[in-house]
Amino acid sequence: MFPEDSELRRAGLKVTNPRIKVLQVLEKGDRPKHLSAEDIYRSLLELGEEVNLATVYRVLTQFESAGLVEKHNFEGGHAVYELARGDHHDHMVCLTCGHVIEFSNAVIEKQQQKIAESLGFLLHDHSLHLYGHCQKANCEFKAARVKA
Amino acid sequence: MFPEDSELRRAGLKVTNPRIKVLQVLEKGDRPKHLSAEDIYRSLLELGEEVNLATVYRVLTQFESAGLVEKHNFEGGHAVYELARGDHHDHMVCLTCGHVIEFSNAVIEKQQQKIAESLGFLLHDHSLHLYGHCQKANCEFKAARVKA
DNA sequence: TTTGCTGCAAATGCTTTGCATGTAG
DNA sequence: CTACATGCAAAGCATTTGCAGCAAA
Repeated sequence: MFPEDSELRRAGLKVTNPRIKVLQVLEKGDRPKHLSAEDIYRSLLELGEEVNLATVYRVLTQFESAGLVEKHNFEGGHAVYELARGDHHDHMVCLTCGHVIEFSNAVIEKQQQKIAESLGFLLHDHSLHLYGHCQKANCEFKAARVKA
Repeated sequence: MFPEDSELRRAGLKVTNPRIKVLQVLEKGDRPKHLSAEDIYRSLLELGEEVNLATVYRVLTQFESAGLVEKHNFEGGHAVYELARGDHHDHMVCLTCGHVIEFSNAVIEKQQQKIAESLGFLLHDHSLHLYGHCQKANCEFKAARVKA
C-alpha cells in the first residue's frame, strides 16, 4: 500500500498503522529531521492520528534496533531520532536556536580510530557534538521566543 | 581548616560540611574520577557522612557553575562529574566495564574549530565520546559482574 | 490461529523543588 | 542578624513496563 510498508517488512517488523505513521513523520520533508519522541507524538496528534506516546517510544526503539533510525543524546535531557541514511555524520547544535547541522570529517574519523587503537580499545561507536551559536539573522528559535 | 576551604571561598561559596566532603571525594586518589551524584552519595555514606542526595545534586550544580567541576552526559541516563583541572580532554568509554579514559588530540581540536567556522558558528563547547570495548583482562566490570 | 502489537495506567530512574529549619559570615 | 544551605518529602520529566485486548500474517 504505502512505500513505507516494504521498509518495515524488510526490517522484519509487522506493518501496522503506528509504525507507518511514525516512519512517514520522519521521512516527510527534504532536510534531515532530528525529532524527540514527544515531537513525533505531537506531529501525529496534529495529523489526527491517535497513537499512544508509549507506542511511539516502542516503535522508535524497534526502528533503532532494526537500523532504520539513529538515536542521539544531545545535552539537555531528551533523546532525538533521525532516519538512518547509511552515511555517518556528526552534529553541530546551535545553543541559541536548537538548530542541528550535520557534518562529517574524514580527518577526525581517522584520528578517532587511531586514538581507540592506541588506548587498546575496539571502537564500537562514537558521538561528536559541537555546541555553539549560529550567527545568522534568521535563527529559528528567535522567532519562537518572540512568540512565547 | 581544610585545604578545600579556600577552594570554596575562592569560588564564592559558603564553606559547609556537605561541600567540603563532596569536594574531598572528588579529589581523593591520584587518577581522574568520573562519578555520578549517586556514586558520590554512596561514598559519603561509607565515610559515615550523612549528606542528603538532593544536597549532593545541589552542591554539584553549584560547583559546575563555579567552574570547580565538569559535568558529562554519557549514554545511559545518568550524568557524571569530574574535577575541573583546566585542561581540556575528551573521553573514551568502555561499553563492557564502564571504565573511562581521558585523551586529547590537537588534530581533532583544530578540525572542530575549522568546521564550526565553516558552518558559520561560534564554537562554545563540544563533546567527543568514543564508545568501545577494552581488550584488557582486568576489565573492572567483569569482576563486578561475577559478584552480582 | 498464533505471534506479536497496542493502549492504558502504573512504575521507574534520575534529578529538581518547596518549605521549614539551621548555620556560616 | 541575614542571607544562604540543608534535610525531607513530594514533584517532575523522559522513558519503560505489565497486562489485557487486538490485529497482522
